[in-house]
Amino acid sequence: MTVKSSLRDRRRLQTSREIQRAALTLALRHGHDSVTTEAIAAEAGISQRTFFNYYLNKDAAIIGNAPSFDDDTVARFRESSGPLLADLLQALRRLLSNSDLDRSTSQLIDRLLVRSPDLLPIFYGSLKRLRDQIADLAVMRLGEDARADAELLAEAISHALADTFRIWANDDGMSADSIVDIAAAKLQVLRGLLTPGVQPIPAASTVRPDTQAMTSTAAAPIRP
Amino acid sequence: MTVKSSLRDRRRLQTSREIQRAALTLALRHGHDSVTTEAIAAEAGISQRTFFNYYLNKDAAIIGNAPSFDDDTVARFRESSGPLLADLLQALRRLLSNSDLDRSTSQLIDRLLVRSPDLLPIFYGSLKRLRDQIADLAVMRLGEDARADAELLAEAISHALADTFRIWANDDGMSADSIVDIAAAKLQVLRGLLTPGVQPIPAASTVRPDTQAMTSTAAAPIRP
DNA sequence: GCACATGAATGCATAGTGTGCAATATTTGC
DNA sequence: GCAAATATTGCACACTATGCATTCATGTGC
Repeated sequence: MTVKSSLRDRRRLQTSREIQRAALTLALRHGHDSVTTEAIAAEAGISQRTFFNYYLNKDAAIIGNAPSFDDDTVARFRESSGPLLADLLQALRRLLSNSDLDRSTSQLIDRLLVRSPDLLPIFYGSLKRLRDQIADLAVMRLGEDARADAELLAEAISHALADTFRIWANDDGMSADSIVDIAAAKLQVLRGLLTPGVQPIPAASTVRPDTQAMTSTAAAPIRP
Repeated sequence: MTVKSSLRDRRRLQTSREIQRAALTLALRHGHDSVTTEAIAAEAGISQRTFFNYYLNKDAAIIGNAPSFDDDTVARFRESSGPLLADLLQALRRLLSNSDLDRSTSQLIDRLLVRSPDLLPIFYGSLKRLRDQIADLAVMRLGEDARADAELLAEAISHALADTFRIWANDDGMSADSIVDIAAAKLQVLRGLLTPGVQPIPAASTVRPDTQAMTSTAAAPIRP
């Protein structure tokens, strides 16, 4: 149960990646709708039946398996007493450093998302598992009564993370470590947008404010 | 193009609702997975082929068609110069007052979501159209460069709205007008959770802060 | 009224999805 | 090596979803 077999598991991981690669290349070449599970299986060198042993459906094969928190990370979070958001982000940092991200595969995913925007909901939806885990962590702090709030927070965090993931996939100079930081910055932009009374039309001069200023950093000043 | 036919359109709307009702009752009675499109069609008194003329798939029939902004509302938003969030909420208020919500159907949806939580992603996903429209409105203010931020904001707003919608469905005393207000309050809770350094461990006494205080209202005080 | 265009409902055929089951092959623990 | 556990595969089958042709209802112009 702890350190399970080896050859078997390595094989399993490898074929699951081969299937994903086959699904991605075929979808990019012929369009997502025109690719059948049979074609993916053939490309990956397995039977169609085996395809469904690895992935529940075609979309899951394209997106691949999102990572999830390990028990150690959860334990650390539980014991920490820092600010909620900071602790959540720290847990995500650990998550990302554990999972070895494959930039080339991520690039393929990103390109496919550009080509077939109908897949975007599926892409964000693929983070359901991670989103639920984040919500569970938040509930530990906020209490079960606040589950709806925790889920809303988790949704925002995972969305920001997914966006940043796509940026990372296309920026070779960007380290995986910085993914969480950029996502955190995006969340601060969101916080600014949620601040009531913001977007002040400057009394001074031009009507159109510098849009960059809205997005580049956290929030406009708050009127108490 | 303005006030189109009548008998035809009323019929169309009616059968589309009959189909939804059939889908919901059958799913609640026998479980979502056990219900076939053929059974839904039979229950609604139409052929299976006609079912697919009304809804793209089984899930769409269950959730029904989400409302979307009319041109007038969009125009008003464009001309307004208030704070972004306030204007978006105002547009949503108009949206909800135009669309006649059916509480009994909403109740069925909510009960089904409790019984089959696997439908939750589909439920939130069904707001894609509305979410995209909200994002488009936000982009008008923030500029095309900030589309990602606008979409993140739109996601949060539509999520909060969907949650509130479920509350409204189960609270006969709650008016449809207040949906947007409650959702706005939820967004302020989110803003509080996104505020860095929050969840202050009170220097005074016990380690465990009152969790209610975190969720009941907007945000903890901010340290500038 | 009547003829015609338009849109809706249906049956049929068909491609593709996804699952259960049983047979077979492979890996692992011993 | 050998037996147990696990993976792969083929096959059958139920269901989803779409295209196409036909029939029927509805709305429109004259």
